[in-house]
Amino acid sequence: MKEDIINVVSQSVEKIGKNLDLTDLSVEIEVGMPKRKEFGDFSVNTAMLIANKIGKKPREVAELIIENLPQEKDELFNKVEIAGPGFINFYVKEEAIVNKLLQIENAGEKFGTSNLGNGEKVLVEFVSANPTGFLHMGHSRNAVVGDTVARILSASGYDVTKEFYINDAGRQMNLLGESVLIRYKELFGHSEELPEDGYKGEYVKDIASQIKAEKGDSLLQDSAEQASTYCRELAKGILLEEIKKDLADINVLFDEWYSEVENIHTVSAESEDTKLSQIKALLNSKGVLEEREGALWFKATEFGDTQDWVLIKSDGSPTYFLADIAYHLDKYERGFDRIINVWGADHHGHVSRLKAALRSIGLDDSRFNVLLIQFVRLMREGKEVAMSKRAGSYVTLKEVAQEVGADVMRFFLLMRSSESHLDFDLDLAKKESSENPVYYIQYAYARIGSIFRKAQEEGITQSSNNLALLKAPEEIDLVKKLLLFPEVLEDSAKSLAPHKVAYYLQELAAQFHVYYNKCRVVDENKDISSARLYLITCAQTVLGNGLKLLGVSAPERM
RNA sequence: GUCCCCGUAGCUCAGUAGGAUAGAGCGCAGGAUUCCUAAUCCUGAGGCCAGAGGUUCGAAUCCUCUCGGGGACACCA
Repeated sequence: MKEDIINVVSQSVEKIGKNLDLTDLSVEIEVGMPKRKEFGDFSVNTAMLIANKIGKKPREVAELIIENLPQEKDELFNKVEIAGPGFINFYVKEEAIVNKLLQIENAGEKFGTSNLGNGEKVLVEFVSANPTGFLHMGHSRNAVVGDTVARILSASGYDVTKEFYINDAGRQMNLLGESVLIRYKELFGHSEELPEDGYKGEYVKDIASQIKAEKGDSLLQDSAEQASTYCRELAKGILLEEIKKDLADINVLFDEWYSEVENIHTVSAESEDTKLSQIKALLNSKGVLEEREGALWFKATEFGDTQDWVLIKSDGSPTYFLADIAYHLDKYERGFDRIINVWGADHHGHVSRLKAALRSIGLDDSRFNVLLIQFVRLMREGKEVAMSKRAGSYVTLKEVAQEVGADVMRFFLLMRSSESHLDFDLDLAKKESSENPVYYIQYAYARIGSIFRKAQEEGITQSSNNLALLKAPEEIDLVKKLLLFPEVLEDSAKSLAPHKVAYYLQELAAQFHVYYNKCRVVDENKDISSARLYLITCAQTVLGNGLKLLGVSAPERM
């Protein structure tokens, strides 16, 4: 629809330019959709933008533009008029709008998709929790947003890979191993205090019990290091499986599980050096390292960051930042055109240092984007659900998913802009009523299914032969809303903002419900009925496509 | 102290590469069903877009400052 407006207006402007002998009249035609019906279906502010160049008042320029519109305007518009300071408002013919339904029907599941990404390879890395415990609510927002961004980019013509970076190296993992070992020893009556920042959750005891069941007391004979390593590796395997399962239960699936230990800290087949020592050498060759106080520093300040950072600690062990640089170099080397990381907002300070590091080794950091996700507060009965990570008592992803279901879980985590804090209202999430926006949308989809079943009983089938009969304001509004979907999807892809799709679906569902209450689809007049069935087929297609993008199911009946 | 996010209706939030009289859901007060699912719809009340300056034809949106809420500023991850 908008393309039609752009098309006729630019033709007009071009003609004016020619007539007045103005060469640089080129201007981007911005098509707006007025909020108020009196201002028509579409409006254009072009006259105000080029008034200066022409040397006339905006309203006079608008007059000129209208005079020079091409002939086809008569087929498209009921009227075109000037308003306000110089807007041109277009009132589109109902028939021209309704005929666009054919595009939706033809495209079907593809309606809304685009080639915005032009096949570019994108890596979306998200969740990337270290496997030392279960995923909690914070992870769940990261998971759902990351997954949905990936779906939206796929639908927009990008070649997307979803990756989970398994943070399985370093101190945290060793602590996990030690914690499990202590619980294991407890089972044999050896009492020992957990370290200060050890893992206190019940699952640590469960894993210890499992080891006892499998290995008996044999670990007690091993050296502390051997035993702890065994515990660590076993716990890692178990927890990773739990993480995968929890994510799969909310429809989050990954293409790659990238282990830090295996890929960054281990010598690979094609090289005799680890990626970790390679990156160190590379940074060194760029002259961006410096030894100070027994540690090795990256001079990030030379690349615009506010401070320098340690890469190798004075005890000789690498920081995770060094591994992170190696990991991100690897992302570039794997040939991704765009690299998107989804991080919790508490990591925002790491963005500038990683970008600095990428620049220091000659990589284009504009291809690297970090999506920062703000925190989730779980609310029950109007109060925040207390979480204490220290005591090991936090609400897990699994608990909430089981309580409210995957559909509600996903939608609630998607319905706010990622950069806003999100209150997750458990009471609302469990309500099976109109208050719950998930059901509101799904109900619209199911209602359409119900109409089809009725139509089948009556022996009426849809047809595009009588679309001109669709002229009630409610149905025109519905069509217009449907036609907006590709634009919403594109906008959402450009801004990496899934909530825009969620909002759109609520508006679309609302428009459908209005229509349903106003216009009877299965009616005596078979011609109208067939046209209306055609319309609601399109509505169901768009609702379905949108829900699929969000990873939410679309039920045939409720 | 430096940096990031936020401040819009009673509540939760959209709207921010500047557009016309600022939106939705919930909550509140009323109303609609002999007919495709009332998990729906309709009507109404409710606003100094935190505040103050600035930029211009035009600002919730851009710039500066102030105030308030959250977060980050490790030889942790």
